[in-house]
Amino acid sequence: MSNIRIDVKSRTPIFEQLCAGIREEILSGAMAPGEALPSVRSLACELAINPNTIQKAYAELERQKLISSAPGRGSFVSDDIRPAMGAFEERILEDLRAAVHRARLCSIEKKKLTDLIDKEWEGTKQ
Amino acid sequence: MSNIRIDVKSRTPIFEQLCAGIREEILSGAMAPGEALPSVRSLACELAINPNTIQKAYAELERQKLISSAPGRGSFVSDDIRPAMGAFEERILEDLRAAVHRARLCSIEKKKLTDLIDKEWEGTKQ
DNA sequence: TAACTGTTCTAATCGTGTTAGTACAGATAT
DNA sequence: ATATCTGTACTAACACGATTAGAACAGTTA
Repeated sequence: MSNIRIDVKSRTPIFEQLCAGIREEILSGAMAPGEALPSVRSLACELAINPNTIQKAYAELERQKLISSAPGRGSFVSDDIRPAMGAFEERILEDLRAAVHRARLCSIEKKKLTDLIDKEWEGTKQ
Repeated sequence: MSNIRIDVKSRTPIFEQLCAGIREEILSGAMAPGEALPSVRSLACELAINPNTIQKAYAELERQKLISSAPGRGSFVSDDIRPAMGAFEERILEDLRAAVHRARLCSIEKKKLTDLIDKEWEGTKQ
């Protein structure tokens, strides 16, 4: 959980970096369903970021049904993250759409795209 | 050239939308190498945007070697756009990398990725 | 009760994209 | 030469959103 890297100088807002980082932890299984997230205040202290920014990220993750929060209890990874998974696959489709669109502009062959995926896939095998 | 759509309410800056639009015109061949771009002032008038914003976009495109500008003469599509092409292919690779990375998080099969590319490719055939 | 939790709110600050206006220098047609 | 176009540079002001700061409220738990 605490291996999330925040770049305060980045153009992407801190709360979005937080969302992406935590989302990755959850989807990758590094955080199990039901597991407790650090409290808003403690994570804010750990990352040297304002609690409001953490709160904003948590609220967004809750909207995406990746976590659930309750006053007094804390925030926890959702028991069922499949709905969030589905939305995430949509993001992947958008990535591929963008790549195909750009490839058409450069008149790149389709085979080159699938070859690149092959190569990237092998290169990231654990 | 003038079929570039600018969304002033978008989160992405206007000058980036301009860059993307003009880049697309050039890479797709809609604008030929050597062809003149509209002047900073005329395009600003046509799109109802401040000339400084157009200038910022042109400066960025020149940095990417997609166009070249000279005071008094105007701005023109570069004679040789292959260097810019190369950089653009890098962007495609990044898109695919992101997709592969996200797919791994969801434990999506590689075949599903290539299938999606197949489908998207067919769907965008002119 | 005390100490934790999330949540909400306002005000101030800061960065950056955008606008507005002006000015300068090079090119070109008249 | 003059007029008019071109790109370029600069400052000041404005707008918007992200972030911070601080306070307050409500629910949970030991």
